[in-house]
Amino acid sequence: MPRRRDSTTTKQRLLQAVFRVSHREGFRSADLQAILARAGVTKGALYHHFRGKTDLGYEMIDQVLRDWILDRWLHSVQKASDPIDALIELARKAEQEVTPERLAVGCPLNNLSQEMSAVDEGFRLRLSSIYSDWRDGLKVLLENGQQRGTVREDVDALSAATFIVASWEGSIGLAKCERSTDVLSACRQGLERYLETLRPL
Amino acid sequence: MPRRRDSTTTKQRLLQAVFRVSHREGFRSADLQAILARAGVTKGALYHHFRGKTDLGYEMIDQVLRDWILDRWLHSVQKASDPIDALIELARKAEQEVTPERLAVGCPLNNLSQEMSAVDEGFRLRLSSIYSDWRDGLKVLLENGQQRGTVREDVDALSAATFIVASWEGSIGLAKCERSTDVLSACRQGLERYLETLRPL
DNA sequence: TCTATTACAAACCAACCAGTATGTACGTTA
DNA sequence: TAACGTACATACTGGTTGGTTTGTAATAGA
Repeated sequence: MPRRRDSTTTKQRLLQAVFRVSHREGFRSADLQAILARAGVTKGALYHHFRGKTDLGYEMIDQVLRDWILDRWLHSVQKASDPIDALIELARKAEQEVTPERLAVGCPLNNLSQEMSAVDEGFRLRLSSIYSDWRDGLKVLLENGQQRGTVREDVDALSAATFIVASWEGSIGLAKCERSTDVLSACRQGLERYLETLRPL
Repeated sequence: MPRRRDSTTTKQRLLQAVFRVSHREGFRSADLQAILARAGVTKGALYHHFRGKTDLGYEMIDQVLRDWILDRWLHSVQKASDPIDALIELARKAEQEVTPERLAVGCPLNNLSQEMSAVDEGFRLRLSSIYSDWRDGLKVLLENGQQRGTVREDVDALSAATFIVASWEGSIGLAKCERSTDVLSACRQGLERYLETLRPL
């Protein structure tokens, strides 16, 4: 039975709100008023639980964005026996499920990185940590494939993982600006072509 | 002989200033005071030549950013007989010439796209136009290669060009956040691996 | 049940910032 | 050289925004 005042859910509401608003508007342009309205709480509640807007952003990255990314783009393929098949399948599903809305707002990790990483070291370190874990997870995935014979032995797993992440994010970013599913499709095909080069002969 | 008051150079100074400041800070966070200080002019001069900050941003894209991108990443390879060799060479040079400073600020086109394209249609259209011209230029380059036999006949030139642009920007963006030349190097290797698949057998 | 502490609510504030209004010096032209 | 238009310079303003302060209701512990 939820209490009328529950600090846990209040914090969660605020974290979800700052995630959604800054996904659209960017973090610095995300108005506190809009975040509070979305969360359905007042400024007093925010400053009770967080030091300020920046602190709210930090915790959002660690507690919301991180899972949003890794659940979507890593955990869903992490137990696949053939990494290449799994990644191709993931990319196809992602392309099919994209809506005009999602296309226009892009990837929250990429958005935040481009906006904040040159301007606030706290943001950069937290975002970089997500990228690192993502890349590292893909690296392990590819290494498992190498052991099982589904990935070529002579490829550097971390290097390949890095390129996959980079081109993935670049694709979403380009499709966002061009607002075109054709661009997204072309990029997915390009990624597939690359992934095929990682298969054993 | 430069006149003491030269509207042309004043406009150019303002356009260069907003380009540089917003390259670091982002456009919306770029303080007009900082732009004016960098340009060495006052607010009166700005509002004499431009309707406002947004208008200044628009003209900057069309008159500064466009050339900055296309000169760097398209025109320098446009007359190559072997597009694949040329692109590989370009990527290697770009990697060698990168400084910590440049790494940290990233690509001005990518930065602006991620920041503005979901929030201001005027920006999005202008930025999208640059991407289109870039992609289209690479498409023509690849088609020329196909005619000369340096690029496979069965690849879709526009699709390949799109993936090249996307992964290029994604690489710079990822390296920016991770602040790592190793990431940049890994991405360049990945792009080379992809480009090699475009060669005839 | 009394009390202390947590969890908010709401009014307030100071700083910032794009944009404007007004004033002035320069330069061109007749 | 007089006069008029262009090219600025400077002081000001209105709105927005992150942050603070003060007050109050709910909850937990003794």
